[in-house]
Amino acid sequence: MARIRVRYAPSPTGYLHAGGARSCLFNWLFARHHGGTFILRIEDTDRTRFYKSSLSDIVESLRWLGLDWDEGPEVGGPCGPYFQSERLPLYQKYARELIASGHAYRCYCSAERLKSLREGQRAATPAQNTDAASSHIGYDRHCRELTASQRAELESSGIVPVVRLKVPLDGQTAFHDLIRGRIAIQNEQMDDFVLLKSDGFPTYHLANVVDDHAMEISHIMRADEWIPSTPRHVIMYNAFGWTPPLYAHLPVILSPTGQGKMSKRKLVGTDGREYNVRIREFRSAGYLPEALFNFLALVGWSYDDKTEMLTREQAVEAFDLDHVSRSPAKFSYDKLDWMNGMYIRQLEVNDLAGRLHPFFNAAGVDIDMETVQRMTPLIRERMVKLTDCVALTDFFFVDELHYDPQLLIQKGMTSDQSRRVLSESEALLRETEFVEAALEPPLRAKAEELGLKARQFFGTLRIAITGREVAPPLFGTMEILGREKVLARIATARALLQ
RNA sequence: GCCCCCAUCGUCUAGUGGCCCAGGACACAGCCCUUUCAAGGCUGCGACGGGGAUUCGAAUUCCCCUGGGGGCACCA
Repeated sequence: MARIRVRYAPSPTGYLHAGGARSCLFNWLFARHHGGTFILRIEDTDRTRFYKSSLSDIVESLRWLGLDWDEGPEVGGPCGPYFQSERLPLYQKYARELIASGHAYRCYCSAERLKSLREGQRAATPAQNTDAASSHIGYDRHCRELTASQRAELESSGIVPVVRLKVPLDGQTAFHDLIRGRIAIQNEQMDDFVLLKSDGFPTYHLANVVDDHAMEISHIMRADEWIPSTPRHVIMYNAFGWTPPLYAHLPVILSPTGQGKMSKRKLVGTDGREYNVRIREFRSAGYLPEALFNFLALVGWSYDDKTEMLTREQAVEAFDLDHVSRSPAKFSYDKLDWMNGMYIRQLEVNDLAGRLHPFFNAAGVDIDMETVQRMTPLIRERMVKLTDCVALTDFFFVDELHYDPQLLIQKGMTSDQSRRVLSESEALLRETEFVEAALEPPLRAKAEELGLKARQFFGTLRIAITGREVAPPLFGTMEILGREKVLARIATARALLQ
């Protein structure tokens, strides 16, 4: 096999979403695995849908995921420019070439005519669909055989034509897909699609073929939804006399809500649950890039019968097309959550604390790095997403706790017992060194002395100190809060029990 | 409507003719551990869509049906 050169070619019409990121990831993995070149190309040929901020979003999101490109925007390369809008003369040249060689023609049909043509075809019922009607799919080839004088007349009337490909009227076009085998379609199923628009911009079909050839792309890995247009591209390669790249169509990602493929917009399930779709949303929702990377690598590809957690390096090492699935896959948010928790737990305390800090700030919690580092071990095993750190530690930052005093009286306890727990603890805590390890033995002994179960004794203390039934480990929490605050909160609790 | 693709537990998947009365993971349930919650450990629940054919033997090959998905723009 020649040099491996693959590309991810998004169009800047929106933010980078999970499906696009997955396609990009597979190309990146493939390139890195084979020591090939990974190219980022921007397909900005649709001026009407161009969305200014999407380019920076795509670039930032890919960088965040760690998907770096060898050629493309910001890094350049020998096959640039990597923005199709800057390559217009090239497409126009090749369109003219196709016209000259008899493989394409100029079409002068108005948008109105095409529109009514489509509507007429859609309205036709199967019964009405005579041979004459059904033999035409899409454009009716009205301009395919215009004479020179007809063309001259239309030209002089000021109509700016588009260029359409002359698709063979019969026969079939086939290609070999690396993960699906041979795929063939009858040529009569294809219409004479547009190559060059009247504004001088190419359509996806032309630009894609011209650029993949010019950039010496060896493999095209893209979503399954492109299968129907692949034969069109093959016809073009043939018309140019070029050899098409190798194709591998990836399974699409299905929406977790159960209908259709995953869209680019935010999804809301029937139960009201909201699903992130854009990479930037996963980021701000507190997902780790390494977790999302790992997860995305496994949607549509598998390593073996048991491995779920893969480092970036292992994924590069192991990636192959043989284990790319053919069937579409639903995006499992539950599994992503689980995986994100796994990755969070694997992080070193200081690393995790560093990632948590901005989330505290974003939530309006004024906290210094040292405190974050002290809290991190307490909450590391309790987080699914980085954003969870705020809710997990909110009781640290309030001046006053609000809770039902009844909670101080744990199951099976009397109010007298609860009062004793608080008063005895208060006395004890005045003289105990306020570090986690030193706090535990005397308190535990006190619980036993009072004839209380640990869950009762510490349950009462937990409510008094954190105001919550569910909280991080008590002794570590007390150490961070400090003697003064802990004693004050216990005093408050005692007052509540009077 | 026409064309194309796909089909193993609820979900993601392993499986490339005998190793499979189908393995792993998420989710779910139970138990253990335990100062709560988590985390962790153990156990359980749970699938080859249907019908034909090929074969000594089929989840694995072929055909039909059904179901799901995608495409049919001067969008990508």
